Amino acid sequence: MPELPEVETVRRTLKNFIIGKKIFDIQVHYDKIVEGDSHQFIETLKGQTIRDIDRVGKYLIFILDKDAFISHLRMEGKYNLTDAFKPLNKHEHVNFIFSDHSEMRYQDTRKFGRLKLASKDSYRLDLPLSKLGPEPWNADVEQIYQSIHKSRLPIKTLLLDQTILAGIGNIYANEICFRTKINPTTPGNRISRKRIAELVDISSQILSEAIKQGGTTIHSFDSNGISGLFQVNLQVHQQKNCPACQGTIIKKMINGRGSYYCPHCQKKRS
DNA sequence: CTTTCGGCCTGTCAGC
DNA sequence: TGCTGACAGGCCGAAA
Repeated sequence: MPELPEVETVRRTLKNFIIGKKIFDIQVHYDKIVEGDSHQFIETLKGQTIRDIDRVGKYLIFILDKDAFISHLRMEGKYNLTDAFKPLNKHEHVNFIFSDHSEMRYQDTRKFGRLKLASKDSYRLDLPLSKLGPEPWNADVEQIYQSIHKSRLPIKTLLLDQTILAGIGNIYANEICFRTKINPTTPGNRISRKRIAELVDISSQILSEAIKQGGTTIHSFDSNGISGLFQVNLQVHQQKNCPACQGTIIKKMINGRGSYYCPHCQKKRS
């Protein structure tokens, strides 16, 4: 699934194609993708024109004339842009039909993603966006330190906590720990202010570099029009040898998520 | 309160 | 070859 840089790439790509398009109709083929009443979702949005697309953390927000809707891609959600002649594939669950006969289809193999109506005026203040922490480049280090230093959870798990910092997913959490040479299992309460400052800084750097490159692709993700453009430079995630010391990279489950690190370069001491 | 765990879904891959 | 179980970029809610 997309993490912040991939969602940002989708946002930018989508904007080029659908701003100004009017929703003629919406077909929902798998009800649970839409939170709340899908009929109401359809009727509310029908006839409105897409004016903008915003992003907060890993959420996309489509802004229309009067309303907005939030989209979370979770693990495998993506948007396909197509014309009406192309038959629906089995994983395209929600089809936005525009008045110019082009279509934007929400595809999601695992059906984890969600669409939800939102208030155009207050979506940032409403759930679920209201509980997100800052994105790394907006973060106040002292505040992040306060959240992290009172927890005994592994730092890698804390990096995945969207209420502390928004936008980091499993891949980037691994990469951030590697770049800061922090062992991902280190409890939050054993990390100094200085190290937290480094973590926040490296997080900003890695995410913004990835945005520049157009996101990271591992297997199923591609955003229309620019698929295949990206070359990933993952240093530890799903890697075999450490690029720094050539030692073997360890894979270990940390709170249920696959975690990769170099035991030599990422010592417990920090 | 904090933390862990199972559920949500389908596909793929390793191992038997 | 076919089957089974583990795992995959995430999040939520129930239970501990």
